[in-house]
Formats: sequence, C-alpha cells, structure tokens
Amino acid sequence: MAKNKITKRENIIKGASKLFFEKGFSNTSIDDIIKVTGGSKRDIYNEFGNKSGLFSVIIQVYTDKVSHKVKLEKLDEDNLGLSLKKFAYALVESYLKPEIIGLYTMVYKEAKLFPDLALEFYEKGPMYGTLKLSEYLKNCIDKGKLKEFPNYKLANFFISMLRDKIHSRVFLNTTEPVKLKEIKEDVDLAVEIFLNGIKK
Amino acid sequence: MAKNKITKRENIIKGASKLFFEKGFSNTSIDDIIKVTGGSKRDIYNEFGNKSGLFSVIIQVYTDKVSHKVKLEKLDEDNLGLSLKKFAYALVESYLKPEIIGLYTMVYKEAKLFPDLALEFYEKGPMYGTLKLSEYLKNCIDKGKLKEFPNYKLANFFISMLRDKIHSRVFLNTTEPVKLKEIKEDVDLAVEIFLNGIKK
DNA sequence: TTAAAATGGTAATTGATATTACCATTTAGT
DNA sequence: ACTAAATGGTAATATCAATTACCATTTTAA
Repeated sequence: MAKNKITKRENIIKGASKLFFEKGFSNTSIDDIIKVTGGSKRDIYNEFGNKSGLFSVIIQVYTDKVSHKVKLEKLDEDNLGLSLKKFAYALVESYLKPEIIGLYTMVYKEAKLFPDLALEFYEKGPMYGTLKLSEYLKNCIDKGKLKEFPNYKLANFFISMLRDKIHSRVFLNTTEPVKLKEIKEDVDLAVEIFLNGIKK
Repeated sequence: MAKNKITKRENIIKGASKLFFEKGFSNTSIDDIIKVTGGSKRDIYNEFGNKSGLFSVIIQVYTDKVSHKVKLEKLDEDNLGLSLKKFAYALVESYLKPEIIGLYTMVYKEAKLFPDLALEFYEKGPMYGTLKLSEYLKNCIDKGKLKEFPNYKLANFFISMLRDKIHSRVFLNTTEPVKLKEIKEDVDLAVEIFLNGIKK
C-alpha cells in the first residue's frame, strides 16, 4: 500500500514532467496531466496540494538528478587541453538532453513565480558545474600553468562559450536540429581559444 | 485627425510595452493596459485586432529600434584591443537597458507562440551585432593579425562571454542589481582572454 | 441646429481551467 | 457476506481574462 502510493506519486511526476517539459507549466492543465497519467485530479491534489506544489516537486527532483549525474571526471592538471575537452563534451552533452533543456526552459520561464526554486536550480545546476571547473583552473594556476586570472570568472567565460549557442536555439525555438558534428567543432574551437587565452 | 489617431496608437504601444516588459505578455491583461493608457478596450481592438496583434507590433517596433540604435563605431583594425573593448562596452550597455532586457525576456518566453517574431528579433538583433563583429574580425584575419579561425564562430564566442552572465541574472530573476564596475571588469577580462586566444 | 456617424466606456458573453463537491464503486476487516 | 472506510471519476463552482455587444455621448457635416 505504501509501495503503491509511491508508485502513484512517481507516476504523476513522470507524466507531468514530460508535459511540463514539452509545453511549459502554464500551458499544461491538470486535465492534460491526468489524461496521461490516468487516475483522477484528486490524486494530484492529495499528493501535491495543488498545481504549483506539483511543479515545485518536479523542479526539485530534476534539479537533484542533474546535480548528481554530473559526476565530472577527474580532471588532470598535466593535460589541460584534453581535460577541458572532456569537461566540455560532458557539459554540452547534458545541455542537449531533452530533460535538461526542459528544466532550463521551465525554470527560466517561471522564475518570477518561483524565485526560490530558480535559486536552488541555479546553485545545484549551473553554479555547481562552474565551481567544479573553477577549482580545477585554480589548481592549474597554482601549478603555474595558467595566468593568474580570477578563476571563477574564467570558468564562467568558458561555460558561456559552450552554453550560449545551444540555449539561444532553445529559447528562440529554432526548429533545425542540433548537429552533433557542429557542436563538436564548436567545443574544440572554444577549448583552443580559451586555452590560448589563459595559458602562460 | 490622422495625427490624433497616430498619437493614440503610439500611446497604446508605449503603455502596453512598458507593462509587457515588466510583467510579460501572458500576465498583462487588456484591462491592465487601458488602466495605464486611458481610453477603452475598443481602441486596442480597433488598432491591433487583438492582444496578439498588439504584441507583434510592439516586438517589431522595439526590434527595429534596437537594430537602428546599435550603430557600431567604426572599428579600427590597427588597434584590436581598444576596438574590441569599445564594441563590448557598447554591447553590454545595451544589454543592460530595461527595454532591451524586457524585449529579450518577452521574446524568449513567447517564442513558441510567435516563432516568426522570434526569428525576426534574432536576425535584426543578436545576429546583426554578431555579423558586424565577424566582419571586423575577418578584416583582421585578412590583414594577418589574427589566426585563421572561422570568423562568425569567433564573434559568437566573444559575444557569449559578454552576454551570458547578464542574461542568466535576468532569466533567473536575480534581484541583486548589476554593478557597473563588475561588468566593466568582466568586459576587460573577456577582451584580454579572447584576444590572447586568437591573435597571431 | 440637427441628424447621421463615429467613439468611448461599461456591461455581457465566452472559454478556459484550477479547485472543490459529491456520488458510485471498490476495498478491507470482521 | 456485510458494513464502514477509502478511492476514483465526474460534475459543479469559481475565477479570470479575452472578446464582443450595446448604449450614451460626442463629433461631424449640411
């Protein structure tokens, strides 16, 4: 019974998040959700209080998923170029995942309504990755391999180079599919320029 | 009389855009608009057909304003660092203007509903600036001052470094005000890294 | 000045959707 | 098998906002 309840809850989360990711929070109605999950509205209100409650739970669940998944490989200070590429590929790959795209889109759109969630998302998601990278860069700086620039700013610049194009396409709703080959080229070029720009 | 009509139209555009910029399209009602502009709903429907029509007109008006305003200074191939800084300051300054922030926010949020507008905005706005910069970079490359990287990609990288942080704050609805000093530091650093990264 | 036309504002109408109420049905325990 | 409790689905309610209708008022033209 307890088990059954969990299943139902998870079922709603799964179905609702799919819809939220596709159509956004405002454009998904409770009816839409139960049409997908089965069951009745009562289930949603019993489990989550209301629509906003469901949204909060979903954001938190996926934010946590993200922050746990991005287990960044150990980065090697003796092979800067390769390490940055590995990091960049992993990051870009995650940016291209539908659920990550959905998460970003939703959080950005609803940030005004749910400022706390937006902050939490930011800290566990983008900020987490940036911190990881900036730690690595700090080590490299300490070892005398890189110029002594503020490491967090550096990390931000690099990630911006990787993220911005993908996100522009996402938010401007460009239909053309993202070509992996192009992305890979971009990553390689970004790494080269960035590394040229900061190495001693 | 014709004059009067134009004034009324412009009055609605002005009042409505202010509201749209602040609260977004969906969260602004027709009643909100006439409360600000005076007049009656009829005026809006007569002039613009419906709410979407008003939105379209506003996006186009402001998109045009943007593309006309960004008269980029003539960039000097013999002084790369300074030219890039000038360009970057001008760009960042425009990113910080409330109406530009409002425009980006609205377009991004409603891109699904108005794909044509989103495209037009992109072409007249972000893409226009990127093209300008990439032309300049091409000239520098041709003069042998920069490495032979694909110039449009280069321009995108540089602009991403400048834009991403500001936009993250905007979309995540961070309340802390943007400090000009910090922005200026960021720009200077971005220019230095970017230039180091691509110069011969 | 006066009748026709335009205009402006308020009051319906409509449609969508979140939330709640209610009734039928199923389930659980004895 | 039988009663009480839980559950599920459908139907009501309530709200909000876009769009439209209508009527009073003002403007225009002769």
